[in-house]
Amino acid sequence: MPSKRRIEPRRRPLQARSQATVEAVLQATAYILVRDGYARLTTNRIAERAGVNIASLYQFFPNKEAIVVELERRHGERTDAAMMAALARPRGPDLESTLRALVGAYMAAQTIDPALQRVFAEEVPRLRGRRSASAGERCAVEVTAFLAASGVTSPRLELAGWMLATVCRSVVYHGVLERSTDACSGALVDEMVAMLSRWLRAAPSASAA
Amino acid sequence: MPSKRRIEPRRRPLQARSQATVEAVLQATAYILVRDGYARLTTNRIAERAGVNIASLYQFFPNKEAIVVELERRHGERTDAAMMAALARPRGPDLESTLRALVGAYMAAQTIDPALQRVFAEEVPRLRGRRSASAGERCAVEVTAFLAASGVTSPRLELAGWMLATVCRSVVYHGVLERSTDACSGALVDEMVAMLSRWLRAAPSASAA
DNA sequence: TGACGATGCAAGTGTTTGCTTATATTTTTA
DNA sequence: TAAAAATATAAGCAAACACTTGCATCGTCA
Repeated sequence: MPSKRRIEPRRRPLQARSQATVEAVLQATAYILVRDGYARLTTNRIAERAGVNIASLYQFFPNKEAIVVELERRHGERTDAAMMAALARPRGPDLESTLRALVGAYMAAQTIDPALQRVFAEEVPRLRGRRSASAGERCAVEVTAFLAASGVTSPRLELAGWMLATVCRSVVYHGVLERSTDACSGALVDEMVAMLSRWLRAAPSASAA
Repeated sequence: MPSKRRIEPRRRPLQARSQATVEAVLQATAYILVRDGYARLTTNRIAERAGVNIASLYQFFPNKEAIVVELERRHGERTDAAMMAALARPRGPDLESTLRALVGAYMAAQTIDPALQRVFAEEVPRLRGRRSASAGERCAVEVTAFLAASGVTSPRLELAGWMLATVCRSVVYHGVLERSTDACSGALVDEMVAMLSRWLRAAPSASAA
């Protein structure tokens, strides 16, 4: 039963020919995932769409799962880079500027390929256990540290940090897919920053009432 | 190819015997979904786990999809009822009480069967197009109306309403699964209410800066 | 009680799918 | 340039899968 063990390629593409094959396979996989969903993704269809023979595909990927894992890895690389770039831009030292940079970073990452992102988030079963900590989670930790350093203290600071990351990720994710107008116009980011800064301005956890 | 068309049972369970069969099938489906995930859900395994013959299963469900749809329908009924009950409890007329009731309603719904809820949200492919509008979305609309009636006005009121619903759903959903301690202690609800009420207290959309 | 519809079941069927084998062709290397 | 390594491909295998057939048994009601 445990036939799906390895993820490493059984052969590394050395020549340009085989590199083109690998690229074609990954591109075809993304195409089918976005258009038809994970349930309709088969290795035979991938090979057909990519214009390569099914056996060639299995020269470079040990099994179907490995193809999706590699595609997800590359997608993660791109979104991480987008987040880092957005966070690296110069900005003011105040809370609101920091929050705007944070939300903007999530937005930049989410805007790269929303359709593919949606497939990974909603359809593709969890592969290889949980996914590695993404840039989003890492920078939420950073922002929590920033909050603490800003004099914002609370017994629930850690919970507030988790909520901050969750709200950013969820709202931006759904916003790009369901409220594209607001996402493009900047209204979504503005409203997010307004909400988060009002929440965190005083202290993140004076609690209710 | 379009073999998966009907959802209605091909025969209605009339005797107690067959009703027990249907219940066993649904219960087994939930069990397998939670334990092994949608990818490992097969009709043969359902029948085996339910202790009924595979042909008996197909007497009352036209196909595999119909079983999952029915299970999801029942789960939706339960969560909707939990939300409605939570919202029907008497409460103060102010914004914070309203928000607390709203967040509490999402929490009540999410607490019913978080594991099954997670499977439906993350693993089960979208069945029969989009899901019917849940109680969550309906009551977010209500709350938006409440905001408007409370004198809170904004050109972005509709966006704020969408954000309100999205934040509630996402944070409660992930919170129950990943922060069960905070969810049980009430800290999660408190922090949510603090965030939302500070955001909405003045006006939902003075925007940032 | 007996006839008939409702239900249960053993044993399949045809198809899809992930993946392999055996062989041919191209590119690199010595 | 010839051997060796890398890459491509046609054809197909075994397993898993959703679903069916044909018949036996049970429950109900005349």
